[in-house]
Amino acid sequence: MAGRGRPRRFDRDAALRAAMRVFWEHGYEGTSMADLTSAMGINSPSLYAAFSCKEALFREAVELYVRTDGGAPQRALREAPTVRAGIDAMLRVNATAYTDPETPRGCMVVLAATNHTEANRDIGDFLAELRRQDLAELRARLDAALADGELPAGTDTAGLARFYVTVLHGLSIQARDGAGRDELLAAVDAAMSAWPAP
Amino acid sequence: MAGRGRPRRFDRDAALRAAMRVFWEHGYEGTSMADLTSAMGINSPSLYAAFSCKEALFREAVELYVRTDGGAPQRALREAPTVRAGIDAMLRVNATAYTDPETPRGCMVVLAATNHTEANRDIGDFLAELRRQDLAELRARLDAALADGELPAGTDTAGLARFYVTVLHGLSIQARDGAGRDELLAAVDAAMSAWPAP
DNA sequence: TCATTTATGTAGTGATCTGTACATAATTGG
DNA sequence: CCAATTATGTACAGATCACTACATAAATGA
Repeated sequence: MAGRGRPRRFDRDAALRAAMRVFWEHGYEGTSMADLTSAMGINSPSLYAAFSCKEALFREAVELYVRTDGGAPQRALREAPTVRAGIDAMLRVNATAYTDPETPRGCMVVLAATNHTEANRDIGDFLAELRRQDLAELRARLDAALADGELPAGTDTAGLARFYVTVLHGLSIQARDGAGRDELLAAVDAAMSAWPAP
Repeated sequence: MAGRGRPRRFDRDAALRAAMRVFWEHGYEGTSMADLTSAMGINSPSLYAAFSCKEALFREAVELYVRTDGGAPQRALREAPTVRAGIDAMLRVNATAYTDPETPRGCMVVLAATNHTEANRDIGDFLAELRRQDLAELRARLDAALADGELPAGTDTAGLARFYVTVLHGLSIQARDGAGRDELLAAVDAAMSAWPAP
């Protein structure tokens, strides 16, 4: 199936990682096809043959992102034994990952398409939907915890979920603005002290 | 001084307000000069004669914004009798203003240039500096309160300032993503419950 | 009245954007 | 060896970008 025809001269996965990195740093509209071909080390027709168009490449880059770097906070949330530990871990992983000097600062899903032309509304909606999933997962985890007695009866789980997703996404702006890791972790300490009293 | 020459046929202030609105909604790079001339009801040469260039128009629009809609949360912070009441009011004004159906959702300073090309780095830095001022004002207000005994001795004012600016900016993302006013106010309730115990 | 000054509308400029046509290179199947 | 297939590099197409040249309109000062 793969054999026929001239073989590809570049590593598709490596090229996709390079594209992810550029989109992560400069956003969808802040990145030109020339930026991409340069970063990926290939010419325009090779890019189009392998990834169809800019939008498809971006979507694939985002999928890679949430499967790797971007998914770490959500995985931390899921894997913790209690919802409190989960949210604490989610925020700390977020604060730590997005002040890593080896990667761009802040979350790609939060930052890569906050502003866009009308023509790229779909791209904005695509990332907004992923952010909405952050909220939905938090909400579901809190509701389950409430049912299990981990939270005081009558806790406003919707409000709490919106609060923690506000902090989660807000941290990306702070990281992009140059906040240090210790500062962000101090902000997480404060956020966790808002936890409802038992 | 104003007399000589053909008089301007449009209201400069009204045109600036229209430009502010478009930039607020679509961001700096998400707005084209064609979008602007259309919204302002003037032709391109009139725009350039009155506002020099796109960047100068944007900066003037942002100055108008912080003097009007965008400055309300900061004014609420300054005018409150205590720092706790100030931060509470700042967040509530923010949550209320940015879910007003008459205006774009979320803060222009937070959202209008989160992603940009290398060529527009200055625009990004310009808004980042305004966001840094939000943090600095919070920090100064908290430090003064600490000195006045409004806060427990040893309170981490830097961490607390970073936390509340994270919530402040994070609310804009939530508002842009369609969160309702009640939801944002519930998030503010949670944020205020993180206030250090006396 | 008439030169001077400023604003306006038309109709462009060159640069950059995303995406492609096309000739050629490199592989496989027969 | 040859046809079929796929990838590559050059070079460019068409649209849109920010911005402007230029002729003309509408005001003032002398």
